[in-house]
Order: sequence, then C-alpha cells, then structure tokens
Amino acid sequence: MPDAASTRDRLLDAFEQVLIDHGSRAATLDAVAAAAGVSKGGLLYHFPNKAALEAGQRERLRALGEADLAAMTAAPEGAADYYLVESTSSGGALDRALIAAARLSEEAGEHDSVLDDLRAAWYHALLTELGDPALAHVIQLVGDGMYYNAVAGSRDEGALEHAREILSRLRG
Amino acid sequence: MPDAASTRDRLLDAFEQVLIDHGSRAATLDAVAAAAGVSKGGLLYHFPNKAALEAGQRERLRALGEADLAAMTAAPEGAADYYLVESTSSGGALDRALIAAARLSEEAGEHDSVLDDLRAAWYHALLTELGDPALAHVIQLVGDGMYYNAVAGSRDEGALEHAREILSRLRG
DNA sequence: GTCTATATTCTGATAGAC
DNA sequence: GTCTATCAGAATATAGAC
Repeated sequence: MPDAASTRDRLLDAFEQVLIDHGSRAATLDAVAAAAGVSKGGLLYHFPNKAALEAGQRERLRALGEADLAAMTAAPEGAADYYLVESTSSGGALDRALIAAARLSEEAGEHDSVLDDLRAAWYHALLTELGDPALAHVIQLVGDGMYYNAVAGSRDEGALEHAREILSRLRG
Repeated sequence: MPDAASTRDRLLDAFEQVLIDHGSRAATLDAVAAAAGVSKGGLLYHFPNKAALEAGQRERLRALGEADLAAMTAAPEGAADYYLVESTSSGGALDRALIAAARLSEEAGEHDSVLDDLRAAWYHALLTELGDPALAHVIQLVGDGMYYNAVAGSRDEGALEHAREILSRLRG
C-alpha cells in the first residue's frame, strides 16, 4: 500500500492551494508552510528557496500534463471531447496544477515553457483528430476560455454542453 | 487642446503596465511610482493607500467597459465580430485594463464584480445578435480564451481568422 | 527532518519640508 | 503636489539546536 503523501508532496499541495485560493501575493513561505502543517524551516529543508518551490510546481505540472496527453490521444470518445471535458472538470490534480501555474506565470520573465509546450502538444492532438486547423484552434480557445473562468474564479454553467453542441454542429 | 495626462492618470497607466509586464507581486508602490516618474510620497498623495490604487484601476475598467458595450451594440459589423476583434486586439486601453484587472482579481476575496458584470453584459449583447445561447456562449469562451493567452503572455497567431471562419460556418 | 531564533531586505504607510 | 526621511511589519533566507 502507498505511503501517505510525503512532506514534499504536501508542501506542493499547499503551495497550489494557497495560489488557487488567494493568489501569488499570498503564497508566502510562511503561508505555504502553515497550510502544509510544517514550519518555515521545515519547508526550506525540502525546497531551499522560493524558486525551488516554483520549479517543483512546474515539474509536477509537466508530469501531469504528459500523462494527460497520453490519455487524450488514447481516449475512445476522441481527443476533442476528452479535451473539452478535461477543461471543465475542476478539482483534479492537473486542473489544480494548471491554475496554480497560470497564477505563477504572470511573473515569469520568459514565457513559461511548460505551459507553452503543453498547449502546443494539445493543439497537435486536436488537429490530428479533427484534421481542421481552424476547428482545432477554436476548440483549444474554448478550453482556454473555460480555464480563464476557472482562474478568475467564475462559475460558467452549461459551458461544456454548449461547446459540445457547437462541436457536433461543426462535425455533422 | 487636451492637457497631457494628469499625474493620477500616469500612475494608473504605470500600475497597469507593471501588472502586465511583471505581475501583481512586482506591482509595489515603489515600482509603480518609479514607472510613473514620481516618488512614493507623490503616489500616496493621489492614492492614499494601495487599495485606493486598485479601486482606481477597477473604476477605469468599468468606464472603459461601459463605453465598449455601447460601441459593441452599435457596431455595423455586428456584436459578435466586434467582440472577437476586440478580444484579439492588444495594446488598447480596454485590453490593458482587462489584463491588469485579471492579475488583480486572483487575490480578490469576493469575485470581481466589475469583471463579472462586464462579462454578463457582453454575453447579453452576443445573445441579442445571435439568438442562440450555445453559439453566444461559445463565442464568449473563444474571446475568453484569447484573453487567457494574452494574460499568460503567449502569442496565438491566426486566432481571429480561425474564429471568424468557424463563426461564418455556424451562421451560414 | 523538523524546529526556533535571528539577520536582512522589502513593502506599505506617516510626517513634515519645500 | 511633490519630495525626503523614517518607521513598523512582513518576506526571504541562514544557523544551529534537537
């Protein structure tokens, strides 16, 4: 049986949670350590500085994104539908990592290459299934829009149903 | 002839610029004052504290959004096309205010009512023109997606053209 | 591996001169 | 209206005990 989450994992969980709930300005070492139930010194043992904490979050996103891409290309319902469902779901590890990354990305001097690479790979998967650059692009934008609302903290009822209806009109 | 921008306006410009370029954590009173070419004390004369600076930004967004809604409903090319063009344009006063507001919204305990109200009004205008809730919703999501990419600092070539093509397929 | 104590720098804000 | 000087509190990070 798997061990309970390691302190390192709990620290990353707490970091993402504070980012999601209160934004990057609230995500101080103190706040993250408290949310994870350890002291600041305890946090700094696992992540020697704040940049290391952010790098740890990016690495987690990269791994989750890679797994998601594999699931997307293998999905029996098709990559496009999988992508839309995935973009509306909330609370999953990938969603949380994506929202946290979006809140960190604003201060990245260079563009966040993890996010950029993931977006490019998702587009490629959509294009492979749909065979239509305009449609693939628009599906991705709809998914981005759903994330925009999630990042902004808005609810957006019916988005998935409406997106599916438009997709079926365009394919049919 | 109109006067040069007042110091108050230059401070709001600088605030938005720092938010867009470096994110909310970098938007300190010091950084904003320096970007506007005044001292911190000078800034605090116009905005007695940071909350007042943020309130000033929200008020600017509200006024620009109101003007945009009037232009959108009166646009000869139609509200939907106006909305899509508007969502891709960058550098305009409204775009800058929207991106800055998105970067401030993450730390708002309650949802940002200015952003929420604007989104509701834009949806209403889209629905009035298109008469189709699913289509109006998806067009708004595509616009949101374009903003998501702008907020994340990504370029997204061809988004407008692709969105227009899909829109014309759905209308035709 | 985790904690407490401490050093250092940054941030928001006040007071008062000009 | 704008500036400089200054302060209190917060944020990152280090050192060393346990």
